[in-house]
Amino acid sequence: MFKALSNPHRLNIFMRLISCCGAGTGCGVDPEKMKTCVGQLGQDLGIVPSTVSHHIKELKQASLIDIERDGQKIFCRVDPATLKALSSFFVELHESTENNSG
Amino acid sequence: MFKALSNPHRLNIFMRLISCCGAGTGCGVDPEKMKTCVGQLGQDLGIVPSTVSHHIKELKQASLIDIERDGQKIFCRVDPATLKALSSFFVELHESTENNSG
DNA sequence: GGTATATTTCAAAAGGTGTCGAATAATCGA
DNA sequence: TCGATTATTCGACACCTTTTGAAATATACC
Repeated sequence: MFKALSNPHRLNIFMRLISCCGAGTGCGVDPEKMKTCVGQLGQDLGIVPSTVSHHIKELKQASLIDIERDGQKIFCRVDPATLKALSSFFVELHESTENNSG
Repeated sequence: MFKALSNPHRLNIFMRLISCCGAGTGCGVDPEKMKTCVGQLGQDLGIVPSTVSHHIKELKQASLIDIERDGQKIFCRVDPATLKALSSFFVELHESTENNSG
């Protein structure tokens, strides 16, 4: 997961997916604002579709996002379970050190 | 930060520092258990000191750890502020998606 | 079936990363 | 000061990543 988030473009994609649609909710939630996903992400980031596709695959392999086809387009969404796991992971790490210091 | 944690050895070092000593507390907290830090880490991980040194530097540059010399040895410790920031980051991300989904 | 749109796969170039060994620096004890 | 211990810097090499364009695949519409 950290490896997947270590790339600026991928982190950008991840953050964008979080702000444009809730976890577990497809990116097409608001068709007016964000119609495409892979294609639109590429335009926003200034990289060609093949590169976006590669990054999407990496994020998917890390379970950070899910993808789903709807017609010609591929819609991406944040994987809520993974985000929750990441949150818990750092919260527990933080709490475990709070107990020791001081 | 994610880049720093994306390497298995560095993540290992980070986790080890968290479990062997609290955030903000030097690794020498329990001298019986963990006397050295850079050297011992290298033995545990099966990599030579120069490689450990390289990883330590990366973690330090990412503000994930602090280092401090005590005599011949370099003691490492988790940076509590950064850990807290990471924790908050994911908690907020998680909460922001909770509001939208469902 | 044919064409247009959206995305993926593939091969290749460019640059970055992880690793080590040898050399160097810092510290301690005698 | 000398030698031992500990850690860092440097140079080199192998491997991995990022990126792209071209070709291939999937879908929609006619």
